[in-house]
Amino acid sequence: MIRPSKPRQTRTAEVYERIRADIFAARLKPGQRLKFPDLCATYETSVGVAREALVRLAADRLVSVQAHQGYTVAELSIEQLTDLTAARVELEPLTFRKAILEGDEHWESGIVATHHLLALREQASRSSKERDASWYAAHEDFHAALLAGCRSRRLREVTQMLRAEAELYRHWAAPLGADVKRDLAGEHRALADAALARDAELGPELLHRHIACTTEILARGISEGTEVQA
Amino acid sequence: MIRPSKPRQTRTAEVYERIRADIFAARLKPGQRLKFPDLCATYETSVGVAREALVRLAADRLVSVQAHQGYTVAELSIEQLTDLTAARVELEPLTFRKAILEGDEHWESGIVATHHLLALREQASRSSKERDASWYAAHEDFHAALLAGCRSRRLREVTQMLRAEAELYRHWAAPLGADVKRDLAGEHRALADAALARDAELGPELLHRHIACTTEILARGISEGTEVQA
DNA sequence: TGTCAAGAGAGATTCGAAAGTTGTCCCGAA
DNA sequence: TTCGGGACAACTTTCGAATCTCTCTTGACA
Repeated sequence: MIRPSKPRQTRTAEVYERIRADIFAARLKPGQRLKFPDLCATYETSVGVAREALVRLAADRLVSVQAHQGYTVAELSIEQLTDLTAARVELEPLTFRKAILEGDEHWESGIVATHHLLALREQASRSSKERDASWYAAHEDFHAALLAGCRSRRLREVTQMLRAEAELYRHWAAPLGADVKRDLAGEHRALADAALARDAELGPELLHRHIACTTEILARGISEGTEVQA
Repeated sequence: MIRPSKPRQTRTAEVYERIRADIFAARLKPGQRLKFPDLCATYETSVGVAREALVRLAADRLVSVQAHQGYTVAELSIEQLTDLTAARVELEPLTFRKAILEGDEHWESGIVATHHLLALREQASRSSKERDASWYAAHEDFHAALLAGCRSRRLREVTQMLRAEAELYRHWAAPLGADVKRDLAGEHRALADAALARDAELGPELLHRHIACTTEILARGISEGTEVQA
């Protein structure tokens, strides 16, 4: 081992991951311009690499691009959230339903495991304002585990891609939204129970409501607190 | 107007379009390696531009990439086709159903128009072996028109993305598949009729069968004629 | 005062070569 | 003959400067 660097992945992949993480962690704000001089300085890389990373992020719809005018972090808007939700309330329950029908024991164990972790995080943070990075991670892992049983890789990927996009809204709107009396922990438990009980009717239905309800709260949060911009 | 070139879009976009077209037109074959020296010569561009185009195509899953080993045109396999179909038979009827419920008059007129063109092409080419580029274009336009009524942009885009991927299989397997006695023109007419009749039950059901049937024929074609490789 | 054109500056895009990585082929030893 | 090591060659990845486009400002003219 003469080489101290990791030749496994490329520099582009690393920068892609870092920018992506920075977007989710709100270190890069919605609508913010991503100028190459800045990016190169921040991530210690060259224009070409930064460019390629942004192209990939644009494919994920996490950044938007306009020819000759550069890249910006994706804007948040109620229209976009509504459109995104319209797609998710159809797709995600559908994928979940297939997971319930097709999932194996390994899938079940994944649900049990991730739900356990999520439950712990939920006890730690009573209100949405107390949620930290570990809660978000556990939440995503749990939802990913629910869908993991679906055999069609593409269906999973497409569904996950839309989830990731929605994640942005969750991060930005959660601290704003009025904390309605919602039993989020209960909803998650119900989802896990339905999955383990292989209830292909109830599970998707619960997930549909779960998504729609979350969206409604987020939308309210966004329209109330438009001071999202820094 | 001093400039003879078109500064509207970037060179990357142009190369992306050309490579994409070449893949669909079978000038680039499944599994074929895409080496930068060759690409630069063929498309008269630099490495950076070619690279960026390939990154975008990889996001579309039209080419696959492995770090430090370059890019290749997406491989065709029955497993992939099966997975793709599993996703499409769920997604496409779903989007179609929403289109039927939400589509306006403009949507209807698009269906009538594209179906007319497709019908003309179908008269011209009796068997699948006679289909030319214009048939494929008309076929895609018609199916796109069916889905265009769905209000959720994302649902449309995701569905279209999977369609585009499946398109590759259609191009490669169609000349191979035994031409079973299938009334393709009739199926298309039935789809158009169901859409115009706003039958939200029949339409999606027909589309489901349409996709499943096509896949079955394609799969047979691929497994029979494995001499696809040049 | 309002409109329009030219110029300057900021920044996006493109290029071609340098640097790094992978796979291959050849040679020697067991 | 087979296996392991090492150098070569081809290619991918990365870089930073050169080129080009857009936007904003300035100033002239109606």
